[in-house]
Amino acid sequence: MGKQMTEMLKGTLEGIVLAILGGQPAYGYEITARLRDQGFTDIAEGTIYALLVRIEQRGLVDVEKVPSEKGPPRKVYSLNTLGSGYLEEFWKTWSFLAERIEHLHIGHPQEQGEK
Amino acid sequence: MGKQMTEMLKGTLEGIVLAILGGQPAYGYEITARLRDQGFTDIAEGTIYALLVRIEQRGLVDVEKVPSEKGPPRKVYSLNTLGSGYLEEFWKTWSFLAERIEHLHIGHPQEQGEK
DNA sequence: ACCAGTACATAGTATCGCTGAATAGCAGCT
DNA sequence: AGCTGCTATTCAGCGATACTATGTACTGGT
Repeated sequence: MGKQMTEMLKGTLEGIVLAILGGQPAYGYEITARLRDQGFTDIAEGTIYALLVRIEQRGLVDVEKVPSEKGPPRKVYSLNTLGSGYLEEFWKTWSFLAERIEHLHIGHPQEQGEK
Repeated sequence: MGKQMTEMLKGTLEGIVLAILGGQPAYGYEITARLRDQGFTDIAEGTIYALLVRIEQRGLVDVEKVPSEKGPPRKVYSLNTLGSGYLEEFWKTWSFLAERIEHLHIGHPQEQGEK
């Protein structure tokens, strides 16, 4: 992708990760891999780990260290009550924004240019 | 709104403004007012003006100074060819992201279940 | 003269995601 | 034992964006 995606991910990537953790606990490497599978091929590992540190410091997740058979111990993150509330607000914010943007999209379909 | 919205607007606000300009030319103050009408009550004027300066410097818009009866001359921005292409890419990026996020939303609404 | 409304501009701050590298454990191969 | 590759986490420095707060400039009403 490119710069547009990078900027657009600001604020939403956090929600995406929280939503994934809302489904089931996971650790950083796993989350990165899952995102890649879903098409986010350009998201750097470092980005996810930094994000996980942030949401941990804000108390949105609980952490448990689990030994791995193939490397250093995994830090397994799970969404706690505070995180669930935050995720709920994320969905509200997202819905608000998405609704208005879709409205703009339908309002003036930009299908006139050719590439 | 709050901090979530602030972060989420990064990257999307530019697309929103370009989409508005794609509908018809407009000037900064007007754009700000229209955004407020649409529910974006917390978007500061300074944010819009700074954004307009950026997209002008990138050559995405053409500018025309039009005298106003009630204040300093208006800077009317209109989307040019380059800007249209950029807007088109914005919609692609947005669609990609929105699709995946909606999938996450539908994927695990409130319950966590096994697949 | 004062103030509200219109209209634009900007310096300073905080946050976020990316780049690039370092650190560390384990397995298989030579 | 050393090398390579995969797993797994961490961190410093950078670029881009939106917000805060303020300032400038013009018009009309009181």
